[in-house]
Amino acid sequence: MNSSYLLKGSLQVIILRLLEIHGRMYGYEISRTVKEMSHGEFQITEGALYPALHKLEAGGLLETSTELVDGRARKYYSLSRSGKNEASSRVSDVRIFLDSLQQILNLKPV
Amino acid sequence: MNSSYLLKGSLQVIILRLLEIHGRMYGYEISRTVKEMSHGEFQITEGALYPALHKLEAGGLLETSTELVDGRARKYYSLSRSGKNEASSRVSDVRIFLDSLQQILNLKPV
DNA sequence: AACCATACCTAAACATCTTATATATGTAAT
DNA sequence: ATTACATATATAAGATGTTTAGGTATGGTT
Repeated sequence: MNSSYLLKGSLQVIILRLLEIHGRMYGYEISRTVKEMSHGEFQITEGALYPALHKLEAGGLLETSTELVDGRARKYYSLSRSGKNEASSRVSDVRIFLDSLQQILNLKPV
Repeated sequence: MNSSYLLKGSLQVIILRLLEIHGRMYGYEISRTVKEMSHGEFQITEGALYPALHKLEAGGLLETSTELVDGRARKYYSLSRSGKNEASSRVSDVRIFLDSLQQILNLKPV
């Protein structure tokens, strides 16, 4: 069983949170960052990442600007105004969820 | 946006962990327990719960026994031998995942 | 009789992921 | 030169796991 199946539903929040902190990131950078932060445990697949970014952008939460860096095109994403609100809202939701989940995981035998 | 979408992928682990602790539970009891433990924040829908239980059973991780209690049929689930191994394995996976996710969520602004 | 809690179940629609494939540039090794 | 790998983006088919909405049935309360 691949641990990455756990990413389901949390990828958007991860993106929103990273942009909340870093201000501006491009797709490849996001996937590298998550991999490094998880010590290589989690690799966001491209097939999940790019559609997620596009959906967030289509929903008006992200804004983009494309730049040419060292001969390669980069598409930078940043939070829109509504994206900033949504980010803090969803991060709160995840925290509540994680608290409950960890409470279950940390249950002591009866 | 409903917070319950976050349950994706973690429902099976929740079930396995609860059974690991309680030994024996029936579906309705599992949904009540999660709701109480989350202070009403998370309601596992029946349309997610029962298919998840059936899949775990079909995979040989759960065993069942049906009992009639107060005139109503209850289907009790418990971990099989392989279910116990799988439970501890998946719980470890989730902990690793949660560590990474919380590390991202708890990032301090730069 | 109506309503709610208990207790199980399933199917259609939807969202999100994996896997596979595609395109293109820069750099390092053979 | 050409192979290989990292960088960088994108899409499509298929699998998976939800939500939503419905169904059946019993027991207790109003």
